[in-house]
Amino acid sequence: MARAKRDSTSGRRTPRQQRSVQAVEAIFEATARLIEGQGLEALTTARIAEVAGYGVGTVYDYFPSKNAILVALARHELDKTAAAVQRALRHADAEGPATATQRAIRAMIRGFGGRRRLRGALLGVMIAQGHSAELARSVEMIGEFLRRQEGPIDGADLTRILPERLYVLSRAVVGVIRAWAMEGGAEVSSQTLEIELTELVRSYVEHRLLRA
Amino acid sequence: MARAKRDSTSGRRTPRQQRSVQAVEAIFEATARLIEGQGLEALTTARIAEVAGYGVGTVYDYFPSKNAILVALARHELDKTAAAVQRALRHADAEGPATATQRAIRAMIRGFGGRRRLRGALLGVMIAQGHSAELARSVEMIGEFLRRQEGPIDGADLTRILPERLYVLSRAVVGVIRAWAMEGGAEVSSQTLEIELTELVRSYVEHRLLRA
Amino acid sequence: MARAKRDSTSGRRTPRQQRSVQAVEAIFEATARLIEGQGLEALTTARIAEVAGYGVGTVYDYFPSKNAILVALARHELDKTAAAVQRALRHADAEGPATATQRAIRAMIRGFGGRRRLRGALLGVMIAQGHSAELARSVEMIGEFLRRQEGPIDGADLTRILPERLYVLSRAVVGVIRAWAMEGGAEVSSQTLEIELTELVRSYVEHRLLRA
Amino acid sequence: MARAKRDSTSGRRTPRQQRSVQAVEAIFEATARLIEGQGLEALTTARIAEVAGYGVGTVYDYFPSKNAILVALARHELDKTAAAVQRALRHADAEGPATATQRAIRAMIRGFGGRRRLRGALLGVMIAQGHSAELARSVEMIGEFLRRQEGPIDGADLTRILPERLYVLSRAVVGVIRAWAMEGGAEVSSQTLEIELTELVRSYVEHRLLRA
DNA sequence: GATGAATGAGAATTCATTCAT
DNA sequence: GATGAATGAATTCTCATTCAT
Repeated sequence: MARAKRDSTSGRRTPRQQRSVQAVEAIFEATARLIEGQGLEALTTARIAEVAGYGVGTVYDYFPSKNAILVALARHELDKTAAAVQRALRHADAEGPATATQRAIRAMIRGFGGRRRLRGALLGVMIAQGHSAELARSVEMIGEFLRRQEGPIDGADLTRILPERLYVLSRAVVGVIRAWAMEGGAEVSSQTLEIELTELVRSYVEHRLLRA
Repeated sequence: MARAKRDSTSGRRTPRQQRSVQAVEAIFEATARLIEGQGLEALTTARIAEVAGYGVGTVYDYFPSKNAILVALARHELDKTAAAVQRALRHADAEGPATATQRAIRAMIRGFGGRRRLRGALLGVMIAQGHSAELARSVEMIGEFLRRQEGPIDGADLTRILPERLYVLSRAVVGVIRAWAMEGGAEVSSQTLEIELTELVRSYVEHRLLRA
Repeated sequence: MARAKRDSTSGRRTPRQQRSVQAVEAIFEATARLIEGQGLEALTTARIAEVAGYGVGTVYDYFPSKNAILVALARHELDKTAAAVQRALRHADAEGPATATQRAIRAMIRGFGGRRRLRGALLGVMIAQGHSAELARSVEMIGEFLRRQEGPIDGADLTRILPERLYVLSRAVVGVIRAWAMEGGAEVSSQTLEIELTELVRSYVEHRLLRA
Repeated sequence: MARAKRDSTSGRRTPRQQRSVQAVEAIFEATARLIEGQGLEALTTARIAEVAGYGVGTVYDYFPSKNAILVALARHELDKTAAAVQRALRHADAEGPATATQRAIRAMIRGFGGRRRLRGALLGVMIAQGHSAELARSVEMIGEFLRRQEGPIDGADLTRILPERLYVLSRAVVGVIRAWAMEGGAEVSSQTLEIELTELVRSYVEHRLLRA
C-alpha cells in the first residue's frame, strides 16, 4: 500500500500526507472510471497512471502491485457501503427492526447498484483473491443488529440467530445483489429488489426461529 | 478444423465421432484438473494440451479459444448439475415438495461442492463472460417444479410464485452455494448448508405467499 | 508439382489423368477465388482444399507446398495472357505494327485487369519468389514481334531494338499495368490506358531509334 | 507508450527526444539490415529488437505493429529518395529540363538501387498495404517540374502534360526501377538504365505532345 | 516524491505439413 | 488416390514491474 510515511504526531495533515491522499484518491478514481468504462480486462497500470495524472512509477510508489490497487479499491467501496448500512441501521432504530432491515438493504443495493460494472468487477476480484468473506460484512452488520434487538420480534427471538444462519443469509443477500448488479438490473427494479430481499431476510429469520 | 461427419444410419458412433468425443473429454478433464490444481491464473492452452495428451493445435481444432473451453466446460458442469437436480425432483415427487426441494438442493450442493476451486472458477468465468443468468437454471428448475405442484402446500399456493421472486430465490441459492464453495466450505458443513438452504427456500416461498 | 504420373503413351487422357487435371483445376479455381475474395493474407491450404472440394492431403498430392500452388497458378495466368497476346499479334499482323501493338496491349490489360486483387497478389508472389523476370514475357513477345517486322516502320528500323531497350520497355509496361491493377484502376480508364501505353511503346521505340 | 514531450523552447533536442530518435533509428537500421540479409520472410519483431539492441517491448513502444515498422521504414526511404530527386531538379535547373530529368532519374536509381533486397521488399510492402500510389511521388515531382518549365521544349509545350500521362509515366519509371532493383540489376547497368529511362520519359513526353 | 523508458517472460493463436487409415 | 486429425514450431503482441535519473 501507500509507502507514504504517516505523520504520527497529530491529526493535522502535513502537505506530504495530503499529496499522498490526493494521489491515492486519484488512482482510485482513475481505476474506477476505467473499469466502469472499458471493463476489467482492459485495465492496465499504464492507463491507471495516465488517467490519474501520474507516471506509472508513482502508482507503484503507492501500491505494490496492480492487484493491490484493486483490492484496496474494493475495500474502499465496501467500507463506504458498510458505513451507509451502519447509518441506515442507526437512523431507523426507532422504527423497528423490519424497517431498519429494509433501510439497510436499500443502502446495500445503492452501494452495489450504481456503477454496476465497477462493483461487479470488484466483487469478482475479491472473490478471486480469496477475500470472499469480506463481502458479507454489510449483511452481517444487519444480522448483528437484529441480534442486538432485545425481546422477541414478531414473536421470534432474534438473539438466537445462529452463525450458520447468518452465514447463509449474508451470502444469499450479497449473491442476489451481485447477480442483479452484474446482469444489468433489467429484470427486476431496485424497488422490487429491496422489498423482496427484505422479505427474504425476514421470512428466513422468523420462519426459522419459529420452528427451530 | 475437425468436422466429424455424422454416421447417418444410426446412433452408433463412427470412429471419427468417437475420436472427437474423446478429445473433447480429454480437454475438459485436463482443464478441470489444472484449474483444480493450480488455479485459473496458471491455466494456459499449452498446459491444457499437454495434460490432455494432444498438441496445442488439436485443442484449437476443437475449441476456437481458451475462453471457449472454459465456457463449454462450465456449461458441461452446469448441465450435469441440472440433470442431477432434475432427477432428484423426479424421484422425490411422491414425497412432497419439501423433501423434493431438499433433495434438489442436495444435488446442487454436490454439483458445486466437489472440486470447489474448479466450480468457483467456472462460475466466475460464466459471470465474467456475461453468462451469469445460466447459473440460475438449476434453481429455476426447482422453482418451476414447485409451481407445477397442484394445490396449496403448507397452506400456500405455490402456483403463484412470481417471476421476480423466482429471480431473487435462484440468485440467493446460487450465491450461497458459490460463496460456500469458494470460501472453502469450512464454516458450514454441507449437511447444515442443505438444511438451511431448504429452509431459506421454503420460508421465502411460504411466508411471502401467506402475506402477499 | 503434381505427383500424378503422366500417361506417356499417347495424347489420350486416361481417366486417371482426367481426374488429376480436374483436381488441379479445382485447386487453381479455389485459390483464385479465395485470393480475390479475402486476399492473400487469409489464404490457407485448409481453405483451398475446402473450397476445391478435396481434403488437405489431396492438395498435397498435387502440389508440394502452398507456395508451389501460388507460383503454378501465377504461371497459369501468365500463360493465358501470353497466349492472348500471341493471338492478338497474329490476328493484327496485316494491320500494321502500330495496331498490332495496341491489340496486344489491350490483351495484356485484359489479362491483368480482371480479378485485380488476384492478379496483383500473383504478381507480388512471383516477384517475392524471384520469378520477377517471367512477368515481362508478354511484353517481350510484343518486342520480338516488332523486331520481326521487316523494313522500317514510321521511318525507324525496328530490327534494331536492343535488348536493354526491350528490358526497359517490358518492365515499364508491366509496371504500369500492375500499378493500375493494384491501385484499383480508378484514375485512368482501361481505354485511356491502352492508348497511352501504346503511345509509350511507340514513342520510345521510334524516338530512340531515330536518334540513336 | 513512449510519448516524448517536446522541448518547446527551441530546436534543441531534449535528452528524451534524442533517445526516441535513437531508438527509432536503431529499429529502422536493424530492420533494414535484417531484410537485406535474410529477406522479408525471416523478419520477426524479436529479431528486430535483438539487432536494434532493445527489448521487444521497446520496439512496441515506438511502433504499434511489425507492419507499421515496415511502412514507416518504406516512407523513410521514399522520403530520402524524394529529397534527392528534389535536390537534383533544383541543381540542374539551369542546365535545361533534359539534363534535369536525367539527374533526377539518376537520383531515383540511386535511391532504389543500393540495398536492392531491402528496397524491393519495401516496395512490395507498400504495394501490399495499399500505399502503392505513394511510390510514384518522386516521378511525379519530375513531371511537375517539367510542367513548370516555361515555353516549349524541343518544340513541345510541356505545360500540357495531362494527368493520365503523368500517371502512366510515373508508374512506368517506378516499375522499371523496381524490376531492375529486384531482379538484381544484372542485365542492365545503372548507367544504361539512367540513359534509357531518361529517353523513355523524353520520348513519351515529346512524342505525345507533338501529336496530340 | 516523480518519472517513464525499457524490459522480457509469457500467452494465445495460426497454419503448413505429415501420415496412418 | 483421398482423407483430415494431429502436430508444434513459430510469431506477434501485452503489460506488470523496475530503476536510473
